[in-house]
Amino acid sequence: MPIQNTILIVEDEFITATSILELLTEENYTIIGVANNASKALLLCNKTLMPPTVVICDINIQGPVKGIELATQLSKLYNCEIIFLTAYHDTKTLNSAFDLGPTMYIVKPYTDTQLLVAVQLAFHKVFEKQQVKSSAKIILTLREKEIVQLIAKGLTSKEIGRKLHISTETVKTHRKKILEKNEMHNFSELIFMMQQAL
Amino acid sequence: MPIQNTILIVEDEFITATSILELLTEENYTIIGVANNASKALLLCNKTLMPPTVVICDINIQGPVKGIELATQLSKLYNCEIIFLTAYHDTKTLNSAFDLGPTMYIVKPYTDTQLLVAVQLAFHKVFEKQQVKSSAKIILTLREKEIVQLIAKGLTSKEIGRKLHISTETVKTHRKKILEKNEMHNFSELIFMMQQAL
DNA sequence: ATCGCAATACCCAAAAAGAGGTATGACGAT
DNA sequence: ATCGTCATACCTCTTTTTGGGTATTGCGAT
Repeated sequence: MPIQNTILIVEDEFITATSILELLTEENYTIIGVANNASKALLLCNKTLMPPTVVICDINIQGPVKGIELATQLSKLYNCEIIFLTAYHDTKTLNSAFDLGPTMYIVKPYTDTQLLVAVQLAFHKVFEKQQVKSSAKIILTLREKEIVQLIAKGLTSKEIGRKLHISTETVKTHRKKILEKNEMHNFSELIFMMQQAL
Repeated sequence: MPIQNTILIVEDEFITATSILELLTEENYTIIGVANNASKALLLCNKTLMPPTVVICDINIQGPVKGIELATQLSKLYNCEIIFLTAYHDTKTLNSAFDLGPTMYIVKPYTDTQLLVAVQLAFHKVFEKQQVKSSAKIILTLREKEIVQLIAKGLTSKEIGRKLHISTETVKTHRKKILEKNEMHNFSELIFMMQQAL
């Protein structure tokens, strides 16, 4: 799976969330969402199919599930890196977070540069991890994407041909190329892989 | 295909984008992304198999491809409804947008309620266009789940039979029952639907 | 004890997908 | 001007899937 420059922000202080959002959109990152509590964060990730690569997460968010618990869950679900935001040096909390493995912290107040460097580092980490697992990235042209979407709806080549006003044979050629260049055995696998994006 | 409450925001004014994002995440919509230009918007939609149902699009976005052109492309690619945001009444621009067919406008400044009503209306429109029934749950026995998982990995019935130490014919019987009871046409559709229903 | 269902297995036939080609026009980049 | 890619289209052939059956065993609930 290709790494996407996706970031999830979990922060219930609106002003902080806004400033992060502004900084990162300037820098050409894709913000998949801003959540102010854990359940919204999970919901967002679950619904987009575009999983977060980096999560910027306030440790002290409102709601029953706190930052560290949320991060644990997200780490299990996705191949992502967490950057914690914390208001002050709370040794106890920090220690419990270290149990997660190597983690990144930014203590408020922080500078834009500090955050950007942390984000870059986080992406770098995920990228390196990803290199290790030889992951298949699915490459499709626009037309191919269109055809895959119709296949995912259960249409046969004949039906797709009718729908797109092209020959069944052309659809079959597209199918062939799609599987061939992505080294997949069939479309069940391809569609599954496309949505995994682990 | 179930309609999903997915929204794409295309807006390069940061403050506007933020306020829309905040408003809509509060309202339990799934924001598939925030793009500040056309190519990012298309890229975003292209990368996920979860297409936007409603697009909120600023008419005057930066970059070579403007709002209306983007909307035209998105309309062709997806079954979606566009809500245009415009800073003032620009008759010329508005007319060219009307060529797209029935369109929705919101003129800035607008109230939260205005936007929410527009969004609700847009979803309603798409819903009526699609005449979609509520998404059926996919029901599988343990063994059937096991088989679907192997199908999703790209294995054929023969390979699955070997792996599970059962006859190919048995696998075929399972496949038949799975599609039959879930009223799916093939496994591409089933696997796609299973992951939509997460 | 019987009914329903899950899991197993087989038969037959048609439809579709997959795997190997070849080919051509259009379009963009070098 | 040529090269590469995309989208189009057709051919043959094999494998797989899909759809229609029937049937047995075992297990849990009524």
